[in-house]
Amino acid sequence: MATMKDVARLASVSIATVSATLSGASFVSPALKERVLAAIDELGYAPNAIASGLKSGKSSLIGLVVPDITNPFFTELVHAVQRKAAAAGFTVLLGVSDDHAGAEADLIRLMRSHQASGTIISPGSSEEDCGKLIEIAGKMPLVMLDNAPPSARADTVVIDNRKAAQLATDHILSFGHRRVATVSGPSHRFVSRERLYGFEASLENHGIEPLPDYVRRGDFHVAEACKAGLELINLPDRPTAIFVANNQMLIGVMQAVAQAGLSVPRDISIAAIDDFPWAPAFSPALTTVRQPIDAMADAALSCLMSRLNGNSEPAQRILLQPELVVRRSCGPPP
Amino acid sequence: MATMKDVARLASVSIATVSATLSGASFVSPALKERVLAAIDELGYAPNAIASGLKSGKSSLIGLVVPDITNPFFTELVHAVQRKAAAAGFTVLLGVSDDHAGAEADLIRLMRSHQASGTIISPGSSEEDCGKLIEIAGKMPLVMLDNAPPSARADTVVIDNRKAAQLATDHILSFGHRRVATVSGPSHRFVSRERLYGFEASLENHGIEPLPDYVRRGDFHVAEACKAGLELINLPDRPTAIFVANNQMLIGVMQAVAQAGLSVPRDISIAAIDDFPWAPAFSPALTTVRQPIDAMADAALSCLMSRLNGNSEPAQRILLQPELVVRRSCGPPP
DNA sequence: AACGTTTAGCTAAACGTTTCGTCAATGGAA
DNA sequence: TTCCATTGACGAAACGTTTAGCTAAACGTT
Repeated sequence: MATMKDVARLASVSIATVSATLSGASFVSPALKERVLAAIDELGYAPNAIASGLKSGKSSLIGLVVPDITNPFFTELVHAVQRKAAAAGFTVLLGVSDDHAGAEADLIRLMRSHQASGTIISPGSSEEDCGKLIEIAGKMPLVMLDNAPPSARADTVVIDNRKAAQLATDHILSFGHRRVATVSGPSHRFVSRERLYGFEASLENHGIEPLPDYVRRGDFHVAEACKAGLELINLPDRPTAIFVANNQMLIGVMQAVAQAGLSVPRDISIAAIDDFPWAPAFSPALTTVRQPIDAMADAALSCLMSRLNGNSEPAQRILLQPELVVRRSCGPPP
Repeated sequence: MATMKDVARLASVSIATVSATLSGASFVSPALKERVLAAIDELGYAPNAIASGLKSGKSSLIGLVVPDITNPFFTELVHAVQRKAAAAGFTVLLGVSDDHAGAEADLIRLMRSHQASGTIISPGSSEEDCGKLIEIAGKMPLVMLDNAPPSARADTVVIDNRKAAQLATDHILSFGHRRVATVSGPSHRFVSRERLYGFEASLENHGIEPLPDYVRRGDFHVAEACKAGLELINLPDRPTAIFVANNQMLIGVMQAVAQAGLSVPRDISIAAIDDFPWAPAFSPALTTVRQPIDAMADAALSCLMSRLNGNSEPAQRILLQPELVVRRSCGPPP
């Protein structure tokens, strides 16, 4: 690999001049600039970001840690962050914790070790562990996204999960349903709890007593949700509608519905949190609550950039609003 | 940030001893080792991967470039590569070309600039551009995945795309269909051409003349495919089955089918290349051809590791076999 | 006792940049 | 002419590691 030294030698200038030419900052005469550029071209020189990073103490890398990249919500989040980061001249260092406890701490350490300018993380961790993560990050700016507890002393971007659940449940209830069930997320996650509160609040507002049998815990993944869906369907007092707390569990519930040979929304109405590309391809197209993923990525990156520019105000919590996308998977009870 | 120097001072040893302790290679007496470890702990020291990379010339980073991360095939590929890379002690530097022409070259340059130990790329580029990519990579090992032309002089991991298309088409034909259409991919892509050949070969083997009207070009994305699907459905001589060349276009075609109010497989049979988590959640569950994503990631990483270990044999081409997953979206013609 | 050998640890030189301070040359003001 | 600013380029010192080469002590062998 050619280095600046080689370029300098070929162009008969000093290393400093090559550096100046590349960074464009300092004055370099047009004649020299041309010689340098020609030499760079001839040698196929590419700057060594590692050396540059070592010297300057910055790295044009930003860490991104998500619990499950196969979940379309996170896929789109990664996509959005990647695109916006690239536009700002940063490259994404991807970490996937796969819901594994210690993995998040390790990944933060990794990002730090690679001198990432900052890290955006969507923690799967419990409330207390989030505090540890912030500690591990040290002086590397950390932005928490999605499942961030309010107690976290780091910049935070979340949606109003309670409202998201209410939006979906209100929509279901507007058709006159009284027997409404939910497949909820793992209780140690902040977002799960919020979504469950929202569901229950909506029922209460409509004067409906929530039945314990109608509240099933999933784990935000397919298999458990499918089981939960089947159980609900086989209840003697089968619910006429189900609110599902995320997209992966919606797959599971839809599988259960398909297996049971039920028709949506004739036999049962379905609504879920998380919109995704396949939702309109179903028959009937699925009604969901969309999270403003692009805006979330924007906000997270803005926080990060502002910290990089020396902003040292106390951590802020940015709250974004979800949006109901009405399609055709909800209708009147049978 | 604490450095080795700080640790060394606190533990009253030399920097070299700290380094030796960390790398575990050389002999360090238990007493010193303990002192060093204690100092590390006290200072919250984390090794600077950048400095280490600069000195050692290696970086524990591997590049991964995909054209479209929201496509579940690539999502799962990223997931698999990420997992296996992490297990081998590497971190993934993610690049997304978004099907943009020059982006791939830029991303390869970026990976090189970050001293990635190697890069795995699934090129969207044309055949000739792939040659350029290899050139840009220089001495950084490059492995091409999925859409790699046979002419590429780099290690290559592909599936038998012709066979994949034949598997799906043969399955359709086994129900007695004679009017079979396809929504195919962009013609500049090697995989599109192969899949189209496979489709046509299958028809020929069954003595069916392929109708030009029944062959539609998509672009591997949703919108175009939806349009193509609608056109096919509205043909005076509507096909009784459609073979779709990838998963994103399957979304589009399913949307078209839903819009037209057709029932699958009663009115029309559907089969596609690329399995994905949602396929079994449809009613009816969708029949697809599964690519061995895990094996592909394995093979790509193995190639890379072998190159890192100094293997300088000529580039090899690894061919993996796809697998038909029969569900319920194909049936006899109406 | 003199000599190698082994062990444990240290010193110092890289790695490829950025950047600060220096310096020569030029030119305008006194 | 002398002096000082300005401009354009350079030299050299970092940045935080790794590692080759070295020293010194401890030990076993003759």
